[in-house]
Amino acid sequence: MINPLTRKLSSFTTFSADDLAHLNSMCQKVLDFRAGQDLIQEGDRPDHVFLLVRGWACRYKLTADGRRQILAYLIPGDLCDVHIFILKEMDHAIGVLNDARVVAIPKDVMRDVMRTHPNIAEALWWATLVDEAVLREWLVNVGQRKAVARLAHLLCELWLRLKQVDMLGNGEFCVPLTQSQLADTTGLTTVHVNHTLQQLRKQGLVSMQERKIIVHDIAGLREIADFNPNYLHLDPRT
Amino acid sequence: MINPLTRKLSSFTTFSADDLAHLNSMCQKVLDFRAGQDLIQEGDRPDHVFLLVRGWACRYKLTADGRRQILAYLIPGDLCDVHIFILKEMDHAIGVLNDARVVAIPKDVMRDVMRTHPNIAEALWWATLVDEAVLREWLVNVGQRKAVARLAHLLCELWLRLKQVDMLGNGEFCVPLTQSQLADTTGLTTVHVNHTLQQLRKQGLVSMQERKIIVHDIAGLREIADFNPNYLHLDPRT
DNA sequence: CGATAGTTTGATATCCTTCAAAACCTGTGG
DNA sequence: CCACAGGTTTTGAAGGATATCAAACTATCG
Repeated sequence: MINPLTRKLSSFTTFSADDLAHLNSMCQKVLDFRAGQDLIQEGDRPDHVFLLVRGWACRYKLTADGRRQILAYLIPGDLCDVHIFILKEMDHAIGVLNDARVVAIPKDVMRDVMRTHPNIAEALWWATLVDEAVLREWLVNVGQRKAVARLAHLLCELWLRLKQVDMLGNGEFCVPLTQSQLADTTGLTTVHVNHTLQQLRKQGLVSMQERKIIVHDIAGLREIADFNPNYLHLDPRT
Repeated sequence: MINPLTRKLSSFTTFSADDLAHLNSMCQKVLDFRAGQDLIQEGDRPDHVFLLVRGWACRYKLTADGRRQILAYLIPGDLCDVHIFILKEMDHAIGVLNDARVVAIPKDVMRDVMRTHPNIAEALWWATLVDEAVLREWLVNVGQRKAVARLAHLLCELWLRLKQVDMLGNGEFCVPLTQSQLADTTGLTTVHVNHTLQQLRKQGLVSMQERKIIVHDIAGLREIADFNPNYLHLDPRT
């Protein structure tokens, strides 16, 4: 089985055999987390970089009055804060959404690889810059779009990102997110997310099975979402 | 007069004489822009990195139906997309808000400095990571806070950032932004921004002179804004 | 089988938008 | 130096999108 980090970064560059060996050698220490646990909390100064191997996680922040904003989703192959040693202290938390497996890469190993393998270093920076681009699009989403478009846009993005790492079982697309997580992501309330999802269902764009959202008509979603995937900076090959 | 880039990056690290010389030598080609012009447009593949020396600029994105979301403000000392050569193509535009002066640094010079001066390279990455942290906080702001807190939060941030680069004329704090720009920043309408600013004025927190917002009570603003400056990753010395 | 978490429903409140027009400022050209 | 144009701020009224509160329903799991 291919290293999920390699699979992800390969959509940016082509690695040498030596690079590939190194990418594998980094993934020694495996850890398991249960749904709901935090990988990292605000204020932490972690000495490991986490690579998500199985399951989903999210970045989030809490406000003083107890509201939560989800800032990003992490799917297998995504790294948590490769460059935390530059910023010193976490300004947000990272929590695991369902039972998950991660690889912990010691900070020093990371630093070393960045120095000795410029190809890998650049690919890691690419991933960081794409994360930032996604964040920008989320701000547009929450700031400017109505509830229906907002949810549709999120689904389009997840669909493409999962596809990028081969996690789209023959077009079937299951989002393991609760409506309250979707609410915290889009800046809406649970109740309103529920209403809005029903609209999407009535239009035949999605349906739900076992509490999972199934996307039926990705083209239709794209249309109402005003979705332009350029911000994901995917390989045109794909 | 001190190089504004140096002043900004100095709040992350201390530079050697050689570093400082290099930072100065990068700033050769000066360009002037008029209010409203775009420095860079979506889809561009710029071959220069711009350093803002005078005036304000903003990153922004337009939606299909003509709405605009402002994604970040750039003030003197801020760089536009140091690492664009990694991402290849701009996924957003950068426009100048008032008459501004920039320094254009050729891509190759940038690349070179990154290779030969690891200290500067790391400082530039620091700036990029802080930009990302700001973006996260903006998402929290737009997603979770009510209009009053949202505007107050933005003002608190700008106040601190200007202070960091010594642009706070003895506590006087003039924001050269129109209400419609504030609206595009916060995801509100112009009308509602106007109402909200009046609330802040009634409470004596801010006032307006010549279309500029003057902050009177930064502590008061912080309180209603739920403002925690940790995300700016400022030097604790400051 | 009960406990717990997630989904759905309904009714009401409110925040914010939309549309429209007046007032105000600033710069420009006659 | 005044008049006018264009952008900005302000005001008002009305509607809509989303929030809030509360409770019923449903699925899952030990």
